[in-house]
Amino acid sequence: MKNPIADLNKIFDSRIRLGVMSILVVNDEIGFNDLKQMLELTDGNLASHLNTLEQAEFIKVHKGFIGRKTSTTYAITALGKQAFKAHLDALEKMIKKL
Amino acid sequence: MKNPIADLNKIFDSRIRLGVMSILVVNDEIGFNDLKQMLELTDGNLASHLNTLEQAEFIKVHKGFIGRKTSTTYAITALGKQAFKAHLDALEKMIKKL
DNA sequence: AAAAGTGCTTTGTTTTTCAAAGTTAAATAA
DNA sequence: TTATTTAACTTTGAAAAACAAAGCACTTTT
Repeated sequence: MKNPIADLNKIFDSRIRLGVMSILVVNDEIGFNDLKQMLELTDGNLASHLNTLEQAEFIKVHKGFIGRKTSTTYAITALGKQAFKAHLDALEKMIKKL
Repeated sequence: MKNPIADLNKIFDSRIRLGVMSILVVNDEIGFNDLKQMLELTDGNLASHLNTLEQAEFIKVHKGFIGRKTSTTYAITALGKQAFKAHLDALEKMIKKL
């Protein structure tokens, strides 16, 4: 039998990063605070997970303004979409034996 | 919006424990070594994850014999089946927006 | 002017992961 | 019968990851 977990992406082992991605898949752009509230996280915790996803180029950051107030938003990249989908496929394959 | 990761079970954040469960769902009984080979793990690593799953009462251990040689097998419990299913449902709900 | 919000970074602790080595007991090979 | 091997661990210790809390620069609200 083939190793069933080999195709899972390590980056998505984390529930938080999984949550971020699942939100970004359906929201073109989302703000730091919205994510923070949705996922019920502290600033530091969220920021570091976002950082990990950004390093992997699975998300991109957009720093803009609402009026003259800064507003940071996050969006999924093409690579991110692809990697997330691949991960979900791997998960599905793993459990479709059910 | 409701926190999409709240219903994910922390125990299944680990790819390895996820892998063990997915194997146990389709195999009534499986040996330590088989798991080790399927998941490509060291003894210690596998043993500790199995321990975590056992603590949670998601799997049960059966120590028996093949002839007079010890043989340890693992099986999923009813609770484990339920928890795993709930986790997968939560995952599915999270991403079914796709 | 003071308080509060945004989006971080930094710091430090706790938790988790993992490999490697040691262990006990039995099986098999020499 | 002695030596080696295999099974299934446990223990040890190091590295990585998760996380909360505090600090910070800047801005808006009161």
